[in-house]
Amino acid sequence: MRIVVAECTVDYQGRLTAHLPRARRLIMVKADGCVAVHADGGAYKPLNWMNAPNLLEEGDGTWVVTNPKGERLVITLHDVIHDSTFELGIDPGLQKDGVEANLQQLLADRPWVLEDGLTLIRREYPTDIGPVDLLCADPHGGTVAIEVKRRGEIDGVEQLARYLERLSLDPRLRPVRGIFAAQQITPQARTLAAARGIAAVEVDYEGLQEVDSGELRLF
Amino acid sequence: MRIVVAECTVDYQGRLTAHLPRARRLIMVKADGCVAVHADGGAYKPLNWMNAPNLLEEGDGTWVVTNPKGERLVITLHDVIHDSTFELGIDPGLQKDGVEANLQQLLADRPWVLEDGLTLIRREYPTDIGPVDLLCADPHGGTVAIEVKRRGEIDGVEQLARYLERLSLDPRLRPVRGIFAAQQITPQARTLAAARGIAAVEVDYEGLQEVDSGELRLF
DNA sequence: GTGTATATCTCGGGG
DNA sequence: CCCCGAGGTATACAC
Repeated sequence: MRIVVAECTVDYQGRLTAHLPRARRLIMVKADGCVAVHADGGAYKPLNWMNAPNLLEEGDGTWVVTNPKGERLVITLHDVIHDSTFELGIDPGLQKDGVEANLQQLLADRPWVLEDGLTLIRREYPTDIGPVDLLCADPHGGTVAIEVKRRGEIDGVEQLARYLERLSLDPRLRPVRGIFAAQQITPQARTLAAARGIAAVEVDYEGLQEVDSGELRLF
Repeated sequence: MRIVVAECTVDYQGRLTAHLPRARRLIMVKADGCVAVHADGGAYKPLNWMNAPNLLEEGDGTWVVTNPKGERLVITLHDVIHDSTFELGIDPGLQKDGVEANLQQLLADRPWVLEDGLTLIRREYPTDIGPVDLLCADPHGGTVAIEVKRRGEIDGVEQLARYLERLSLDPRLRPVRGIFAAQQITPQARTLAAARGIAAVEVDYEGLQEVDSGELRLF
């Protein structure tokens, strides 16, 4: 990892055209070759960047970074205040918990918390426009497609509606209904779901985990 | 801007729970107080971060960053390799060209390039499920809703279809048609648009700009 | 502030 | 390789 602090001008041409007027900024060059230009505010996004794989050509006060997609980042260094390099090694990586995958797993294990009598057919049931989170059977011979979200918003309802449209074409599955399951559901998403004939169910992530551990204690 | 390179362990608890095992990383603290932890690969995203506004408490080998939303980032420093601070000042900011907003502006100024005789009613026309990019009148007393995208894909067509559904409920606007306008439109989006009775029009951004400057030259 | 749409989104998974 | 979907998405903008 190389860290340069410099008065610089930056031009990017690729997916769009962008220009950074002359100012003092931090330039990060990582081991995989990717380059990021940061201002002194806004944690997440660099002002300009170029992802790996790319080629960095370091000329006389000018760096030219190009990639195979034809994008081009030109950094003109007017005044270099700091320039240092560190060996960091490979990072062991981030361990996460509490994202959609966990919620989906919990509901796959006990779909009946969403509606009495549901049994899982499979997770990530494939359709020609993408996989349905959970496909279940109800006790009356019908099929229920379930879309799981952490936060339930309009686009999630649309996504489920698209799947239902496809699944209903399969005579082995008909009739097919939908359940939209999320930790929180916005009123707008609720309204759209109602208009599409889709049930909207808020689920309690913490509560589900407790049910899990509670049942385990019975053994 | 403060730059620290250190052997560290990081724990985040907030919207999810995440843990970074001990390793050598770069820690960036910006003037607005936000903190980012970077590994030596992947240009864009930090491994962990905390956005402003927040509070950084620097203890004995441990930094605790908290924010008003109840999120908490704890960085344990095992070995500090580098620690330096730079004054960068306020950045003049990024100048962009070629994003959706530009295209929308160009088409708002001359909607007739999409279809002969169209006149603008207004940009960002509000509905109860979100704003329509452009609402236009055609010469026959009808209304045309236009969704503008840089790259036209399926979800953009769905978005326009949703708006059309709502707009058609307003007797003052009927009949309402849709035009899906983008620099490039995928075959899938084109097919879906056709199925929904929506016209799909590819527009030439460069060409539109030239038309603009060309007409200005007439004065 | 809430809600919606955009992004040079990034990133990862599956065919 | 593209396509699709998730993200602690972040960010801008309108109401």
